Amino acid sequence: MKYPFNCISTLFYQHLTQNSLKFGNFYKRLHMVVTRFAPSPTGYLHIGGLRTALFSYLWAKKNGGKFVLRIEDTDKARNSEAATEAILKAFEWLGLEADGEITYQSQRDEIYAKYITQLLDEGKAYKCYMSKEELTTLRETQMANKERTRYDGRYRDFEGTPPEGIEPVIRIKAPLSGEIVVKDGVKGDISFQAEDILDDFVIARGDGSPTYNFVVAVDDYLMGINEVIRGDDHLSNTPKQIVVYEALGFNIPAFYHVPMIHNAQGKKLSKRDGATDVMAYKEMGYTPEALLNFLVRLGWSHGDQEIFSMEEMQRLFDPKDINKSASIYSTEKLDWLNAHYIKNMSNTELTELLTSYDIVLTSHDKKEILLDALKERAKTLVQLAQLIKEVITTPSEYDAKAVKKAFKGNAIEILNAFGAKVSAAEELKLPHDYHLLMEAVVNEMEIGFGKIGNPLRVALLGKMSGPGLDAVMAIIGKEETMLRIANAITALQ
RNA sequence: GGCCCCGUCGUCUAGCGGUUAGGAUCCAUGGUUUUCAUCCAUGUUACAGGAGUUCAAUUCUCCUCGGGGUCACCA
Repeated sequence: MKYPFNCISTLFYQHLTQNSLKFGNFYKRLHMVVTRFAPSPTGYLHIGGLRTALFSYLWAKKNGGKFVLRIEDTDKARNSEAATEAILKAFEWLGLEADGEITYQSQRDEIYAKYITQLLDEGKAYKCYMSKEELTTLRETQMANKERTRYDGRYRDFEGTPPEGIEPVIRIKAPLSGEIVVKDGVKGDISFQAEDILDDFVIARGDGSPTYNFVVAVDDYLMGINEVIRGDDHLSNTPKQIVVYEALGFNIPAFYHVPMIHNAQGKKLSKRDGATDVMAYKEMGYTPEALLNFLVRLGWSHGDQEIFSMEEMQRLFDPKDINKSASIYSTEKLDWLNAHYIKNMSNTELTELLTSYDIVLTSHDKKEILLDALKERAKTLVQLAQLIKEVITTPSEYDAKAVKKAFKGNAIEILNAFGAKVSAAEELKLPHDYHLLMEAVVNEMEIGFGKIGNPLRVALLGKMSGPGLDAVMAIIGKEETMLRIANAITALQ
């Protein structure tokens, strides 16, 4: 036997679908997609949470709907305001903006109380006076008998005098048999047998505070959320929530349970795995574009496409294309993506971003040449900042291996010749100007480019690798170029 | 253990009965470059296993194996 509410909601949905041709606008308004992200503020924003948030955000945007944020702060002992702020800050960094006011569950006690009273009045929930000790005993007995641990319903139809000194919990009357089908947009229809998984679970604790599976259902309904995208660790909670929806006569939303992200050991990604704090990626020099692009491709795909702008994500994302299997968290591709975005970013934007990494180029007259020369060489903004420092700082030491390789034969003589040309030149601005000087030396001394390039590189940068020398010299200017050449000749002669 | 989900290159994935099983990343090699990086080219590597269904299975069904999730007065 199918659980009746599913049938009703399905029929209702079909009815709407059929009439949508005639009443397009009416239908559209009724079906405005509302998604949500509902973290509990127990720590920073997690990479896995961010991905489901991103999916929810994209799906809402694609449909011209709303993406709302709800803070699930009902566990007073574990929550902190700092955590809420950290989550909000991460969203801000990434440019993911929630629609409307943020809902805090801690401020909604009277709403939950109202619905709990309603269920009590309707006989759909009841007070249970079982003590914690009794519960433990019951579980131990069940385990000893190799039975499933479950509440035995002893207060379900209780009418006598309740025991003294017990603050009762409120339990909901869950169906004891039958089938509950979760219609999941990612995994398909999943059916559970009530006797396998259900018992009269607690919806309000002894102190009157409501529990998770109850408030989730109440809030999702009250907030108008009709498309729930969340981690598939919630899949087994869903039947319980359906019980609440049905007891309250609420519409059941569409569910999309997204597979977990696993660590290298194949386990659910947790805070112990390191680098799961979204803001740590900012510290490490990743751009929001790269992180978001990386995450959207973890468990979701659109053909062979790898690069997605925010606009493309919003246009192309569809939860039906979410993968069914878990993916392992490996950041190899993130580096590539980040390099790609840095390479293709405007110098203005880079200048702005670099201020977070102690590089202020705003008034640097050669910042265009500098960034053009360096931005295709960095995987992260931290690296880019480091590369910039290496170019604009006069080298204080010379790499021994590089010296050995570069300063052979008449290297000093060549450097001297080049230094003289720089000194004598009047107009030196562009890389090309310096390039002509190098060319002149090469031609006059009848040597290969490497003969001048290697020692000059060591003189200018202190090592064998780096950007084009003509660009380096244009960036640091004539005086600094001559200084570095003279320094090297003195030190290495 | 019960229940539920999942199983294509190392990793992210395409595939939706007939493909030399594709792309990306990583790695390797070559080219370009005064060097390194970028860029370009080439290459190595995958359908967990076994039965069925079918003219034909990576694709459908079942079983086995493997992995994961979840079983609270936590969310």
